[in-house]
Amino acid sequence: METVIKIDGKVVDRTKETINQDINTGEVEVVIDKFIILGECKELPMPVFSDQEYSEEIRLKYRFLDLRRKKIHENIILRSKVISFIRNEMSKFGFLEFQTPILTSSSPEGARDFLVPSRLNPGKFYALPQAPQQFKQLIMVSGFDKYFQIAPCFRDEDARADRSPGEFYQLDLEMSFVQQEDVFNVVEKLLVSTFKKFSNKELMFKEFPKITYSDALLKYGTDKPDLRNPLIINDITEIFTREDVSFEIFKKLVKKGSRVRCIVTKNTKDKPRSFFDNIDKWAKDQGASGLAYFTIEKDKEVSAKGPVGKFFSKESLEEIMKKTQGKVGDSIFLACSNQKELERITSLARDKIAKDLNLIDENTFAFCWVIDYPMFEKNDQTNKIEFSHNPFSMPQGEINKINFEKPLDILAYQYDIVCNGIELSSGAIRNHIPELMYKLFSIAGYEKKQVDEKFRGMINALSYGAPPHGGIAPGIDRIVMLLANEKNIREVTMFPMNQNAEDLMMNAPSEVSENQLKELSLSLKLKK
RNA sequence: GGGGGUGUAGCUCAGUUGGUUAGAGCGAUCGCCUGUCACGCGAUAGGUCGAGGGUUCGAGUCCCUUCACUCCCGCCA
Repeated sequence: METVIKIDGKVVDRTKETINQDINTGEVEVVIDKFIILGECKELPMPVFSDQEYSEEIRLKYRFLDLRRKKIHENIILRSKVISFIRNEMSKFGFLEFQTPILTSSSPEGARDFLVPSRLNPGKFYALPQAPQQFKQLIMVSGFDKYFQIAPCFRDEDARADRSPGEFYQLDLEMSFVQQEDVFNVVEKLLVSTFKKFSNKELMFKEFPKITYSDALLKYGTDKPDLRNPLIINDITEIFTREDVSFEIFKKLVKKGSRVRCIVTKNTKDKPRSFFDNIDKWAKDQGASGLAYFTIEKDKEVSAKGPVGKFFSKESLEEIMKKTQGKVGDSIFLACSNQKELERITSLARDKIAKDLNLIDENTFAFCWVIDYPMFEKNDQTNKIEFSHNPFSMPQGEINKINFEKPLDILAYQYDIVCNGIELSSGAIRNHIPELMYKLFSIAGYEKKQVDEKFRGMINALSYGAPPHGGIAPGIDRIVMLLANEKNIREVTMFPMNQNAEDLMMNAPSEVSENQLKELSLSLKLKK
């Protein structure tokens, strides 16, 4: 019954027998004089009072009914409160909130743009901002030294469970005359107070640990490590160059340039054979050649038990134990491959093994900073040097001492914040020196002329006395997702689109009339 | 663009080895009951088994194609 009615009557106490403690209004009742129907309800396509799961299709089509349901209703209220709180905190920190244009120019790099045709300028298009990146830098140049905005961002890329198609919100912020640490201080304070206020879960670290990008890839196999997971990856390639190790398959691969990395699990010598074999089988399902394993035991002297245990001498085992902090009773899972593939499989294995051993405390938030991203990276397919993140980031080191001959060694003041393995945001100290920018762009293969064409507004602004500045942009949707303990971003979004970027309720996107197209000087040329 | 999962009544689902007329709970409608609050009781309606094709004496079930939703890879500086 979802019909809306208006009742005239007297509220009276219930008789003692009819008091119901289970409901809020259980001690009173209304004696009805008259009632009228204000809004009639047809047969419901889905029940409103129920904890049952329903298909996304029906939920999205009737979102206004879905939103009446308790769980998601509360999620949306939480979202509102979190945003108010953040606004308030940012103001307290001395930041000013500014709006930036929604109709702007298409950016040449990064994600696909949403385009909006211009009626007054036939053949030309606006783009919806992927982020207010250039505007916030211009705000700094304009002399407002602390800016923030709960900013809508638009990217025409495919969806994921934690990534809305089309649009999402960032807490966009930027500060002048700052170094990386200053940005960290603001964001850490904000996140700690927000997460303490809106969640009962523990924060694993009061001060967020800082992990370098290269360390993260080695120890966790990814640049968004879940630090709730205590497992750590070690590189033990050198062990396989020893004479007293006879694991020939790995030794051959190592000779050809492969590396060996391993994960140590504590005190798992009594786990059944099936535990180990399942993980090996799982790794094969993931497209790896499997995970070799052995368990470290000790009778009179240290030895390795398991299918490949016999290949390791006592001395080599002691060396492995030293390198990995492994102890007697622990087990070791080994993978051998090229670096990229190793990072992929050890990262997945770290999650899988921790899950199987139940090592992850679901009641904690583990934040960390990932810092020292490389400025450039080599594209495997084209072999060309490209910007690895934001081309506007400031390279590290004294400017006249940077070795531009070895671009892959240049680090940037570029950082990410990660919580429980989810990337919340990335940010950077920006490059505010035009000459340096031209130099960096030239390494990535752009001539001065091209840079001027694409970023004229930006470069021009930086030529009239720009303060050093930097910032970051934490994802609002993902923060609320973590606080609401949801795995899907639609659970914290009021009117989300489906995976194909369609709004099933409003029927968007939709076709438009010939007249509208004509006014915009557009004609359609559909595939097939 | 690629891979996996799901698709049976308005909703959530069951449906055996391919075998008679496809079932249940909730919801809806009608009636009964009236101190109920997820009321109770009785009855009724409700199905292109996602769609199309094939195999078979016979297909919800097997095969092929396709569509929708979803998860993942690519993509997201």
